[in-house]
Amino acid sequence: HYYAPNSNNNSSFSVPTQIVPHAYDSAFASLQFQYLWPLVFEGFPEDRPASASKSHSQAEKRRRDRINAQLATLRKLIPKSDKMDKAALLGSVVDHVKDLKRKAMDVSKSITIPSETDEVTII
Amino acid sequence: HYYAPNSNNNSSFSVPTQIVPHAYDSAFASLQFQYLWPLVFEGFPEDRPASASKSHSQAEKRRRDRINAQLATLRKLIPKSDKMDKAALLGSVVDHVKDLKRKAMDVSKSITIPSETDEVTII
DNA sequence: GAATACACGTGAGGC
DNA sequence: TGCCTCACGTGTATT
Repeated sequence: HYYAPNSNNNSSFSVPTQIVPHAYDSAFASLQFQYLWPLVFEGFPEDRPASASKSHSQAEKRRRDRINAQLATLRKLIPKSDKMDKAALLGSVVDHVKDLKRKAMDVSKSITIPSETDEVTII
Repeated sequence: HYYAPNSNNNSSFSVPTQIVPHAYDSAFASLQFQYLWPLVFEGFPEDRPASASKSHSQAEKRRRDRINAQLATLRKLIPKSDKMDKAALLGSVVDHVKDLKRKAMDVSKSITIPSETDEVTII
């Protein structure tokens, strides 16, 4: 007497997706868990075979959000990285890290080991 | 007369997973598509409802691999980033980009605009 | 044994 | 149209 134990097909109604193109996914997922699950399983607390599966998917969403948050802050640090996909963004990040690492090497060299151009000739 | 159109349950045999801890996933996936699909659908080319789904999952795997390849090269660039999960690694990358961007700012300043410490006092 | 992290296949939106 | 990218839920290994 519980509903659809291990099925994915609890996603069988429509949501206005055109309005908020990609925020739709998370909004729908939250809506799904907050409102649908308690209603479906109300009164049968011990008959929830996928109750662990609920927190599992929630934990997985938190993981995805942590990763995507870091990707978002990286997008702000890397110029022209808007409308790049994730792989291209990370490729740009690799280039910038390499480039900035090289520049950091230069500055530490010019500070710790003075070059010949730092000498002064007095006529 | 085709087998299991849209089911995930073509993963019902065991593979020695203990030996190669995490490379198991991709190895199994390749094995699944290269050998199982052609056998199951042999002789029924027009009766493959999930034939597009095969290339879909393959394309998705290529996408994941591209992202993970960039993450791997980032791991080599960031010190002590082994044993970090993806989110922590990206967090470290954010810090390094910020820090290196600051250092790059310093070097360009010290080159283009000489500071007072570059002056020479002759007694 | 619950929490955590990863790879996977799938549905859906945008060219 | 078909392909690409993304978010999602799930299976599974690790701890």
